[in-house]
Amino acid sequence: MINISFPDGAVRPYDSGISPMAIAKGISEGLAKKVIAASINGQVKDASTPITNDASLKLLTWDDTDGRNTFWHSSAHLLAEAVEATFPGVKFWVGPAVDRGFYYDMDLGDQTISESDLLALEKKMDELARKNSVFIRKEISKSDAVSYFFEKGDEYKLDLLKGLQDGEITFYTQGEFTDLCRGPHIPHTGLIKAIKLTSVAGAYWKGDENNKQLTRVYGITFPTQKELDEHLLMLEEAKKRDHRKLGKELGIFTFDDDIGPGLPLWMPNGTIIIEELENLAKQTETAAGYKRVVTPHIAKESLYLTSGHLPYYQESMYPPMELEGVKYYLKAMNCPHHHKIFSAESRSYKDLPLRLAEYGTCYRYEQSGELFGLMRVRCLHMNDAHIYCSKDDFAKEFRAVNEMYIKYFKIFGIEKYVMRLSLHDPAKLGQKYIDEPELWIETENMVRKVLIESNIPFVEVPDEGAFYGPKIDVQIWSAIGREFTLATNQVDFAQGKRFGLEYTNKDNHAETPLIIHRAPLGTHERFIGFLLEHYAGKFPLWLSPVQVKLLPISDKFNDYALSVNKQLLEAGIRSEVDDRGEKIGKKIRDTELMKVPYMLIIGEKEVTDGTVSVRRQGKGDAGQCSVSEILSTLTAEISNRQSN
RNA sequence: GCCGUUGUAGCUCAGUGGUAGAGCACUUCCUUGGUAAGGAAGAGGUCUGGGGUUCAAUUCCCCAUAACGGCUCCA
Repeated sequence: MINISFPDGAVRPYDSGISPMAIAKGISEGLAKKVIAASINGQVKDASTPITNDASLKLLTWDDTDGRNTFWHSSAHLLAEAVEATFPGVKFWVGPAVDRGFYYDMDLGDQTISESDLLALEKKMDELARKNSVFIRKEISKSDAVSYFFEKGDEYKLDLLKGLQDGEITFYTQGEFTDLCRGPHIPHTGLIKAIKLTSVAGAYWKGDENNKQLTRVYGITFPTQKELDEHLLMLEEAKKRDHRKLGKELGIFTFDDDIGPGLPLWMPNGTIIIEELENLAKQTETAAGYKRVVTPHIAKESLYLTSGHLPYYQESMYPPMELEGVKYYLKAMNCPHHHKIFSAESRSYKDLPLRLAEYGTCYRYEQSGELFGLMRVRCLHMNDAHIYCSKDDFAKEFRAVNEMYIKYFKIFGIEKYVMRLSLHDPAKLGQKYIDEPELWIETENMVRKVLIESNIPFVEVPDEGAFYGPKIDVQIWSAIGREFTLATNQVDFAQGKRFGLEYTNKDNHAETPLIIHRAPLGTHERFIGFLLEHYAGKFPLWLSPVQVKLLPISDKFNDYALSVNKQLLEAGIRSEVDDRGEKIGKKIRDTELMKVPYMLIIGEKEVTDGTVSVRRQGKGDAGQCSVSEILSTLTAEISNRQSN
């Protein structure tokens, strides 16, 4: 007999060799039907695994992340089975579960799968699933495994086998399909009730762009059709929030073939948002002791040789223009320009920390395939600043910057983000990273300490640092689930030296300052793209391009509406009159769709009483009030930068 | 940059080997209407660009370009 302990703390005796599935059946048939896999002593295993020692057991169902991942991984095998039946001779690489679903990478030789084939594959998968094929696990010797795939002519699996030891190799077979796989898998294919193949794409073998490109088919599956329908509905909803769609509908930005890819045109409504964000930044930075500067969009090659950017990042810069034998580059970053402002005057420790801020315009030649709405562009406006400080001041300055981040995130109600401490990889010193091993360790420790002391949750990732130092990136997700760095806060112990930046310390010696690069609001492009999705286009009043729309019931009341409008405009409120010859229902509908926060309706009653009728976007009629009342409501809400 | 898909009116999209259509938006007129779409008329397109096949190409083929879905990249 062995003792099995359950998540609720219960411990029960069972015969040695019993499987989690058998245990589930002992509890209830209903549970057994739902069991996908089992976590035995914290390890995810097949539900059929015999347990021979005392163990802790958690039966995994669709409701567990590990359960879902197993379900999707098995679905990838089912996809492979369907593909093999449809495209003979196909060779498979790997087919893991991902955040939402799964994929399988394959080499189809001369054949291609197009999106129109996906429906047929779905049908085939469905047909195979309904056979309730059991996933059979088999331990196999390395030599047998090699000869199996050698005969099949599958060099990809042979490559996988190279990295595996005898004794740890297992095959899984369901129906006609056998795969090299460590598992675990769901009990049988019949659990997969709803299947959707979402897309087909190219993917480099082993993620290396020098390797052959394989075909990747993405899909998602569910235990019930209802859940698939809900998932598809959710995707539809996400699409409505997509900043590319909203940006067009709300007149925020546009792209034009004659301007160029990745070069957004900011329309009047978008420009208002830009200006409001800049006002916020200026106000916040001035209060925090920053000084504003302005620098040109281009600079000579020599500047980027000094900074060290050119050898590292030339490919990401627009090619130079040559004038009188001198090469000029469009700036891809503002830091070298700011360093030159630092060095333009002699500096004393009394001048530090010196904080230079600029909403700098940068141009980056991003790869064409990477451009993505406003989130990844080639012309960007960075909420940039560089803080030059002594080592002693570093922690205080770095903490103040982090506090500014948090303050901003509170204003915008940003809750879903991850702070990522990006470190260097010692193996890449001198290539990807400045070759200063001790300084790396020292500054990384300084940053980590600040984060811990400020109680900011963060994750550490190796090999993500800037070439001049470690950084903190704030990661966010777009409506369609793509991850982006929204903002960044970087330490730089290299450029000060490269630019020969110096200040005179108390002992009358020259010292090189540490530099903090920071951009809490990221770039206008990415930040506004993010805000569009974050607010689903319903900006808070202070950011709304149009804050108030006056809606006269008929043109008889246009004059009164215009006079109210004048008062609002004079109070600095962005207000417009809808004087079209439309009915009030139509005017309200159009204004609602444009997501204008306040509608003021004006008819006979209002003109007589000298009032307006207030309607808040999405909330309906809020009753009558006087013009002075609504004025003070609006101005208060705007100046507080109140969120909705 | 690579693989795949797509490109028709300002927007969303039908459609066809014989030079094009809907809804919304726009203009004008009628309607003067009280909290999410009143009615009528009109204007608007080198069917992304360039080549090819064909008596004839928006439609079929090739190239370019842009967007989209991924991969790779991301100071």
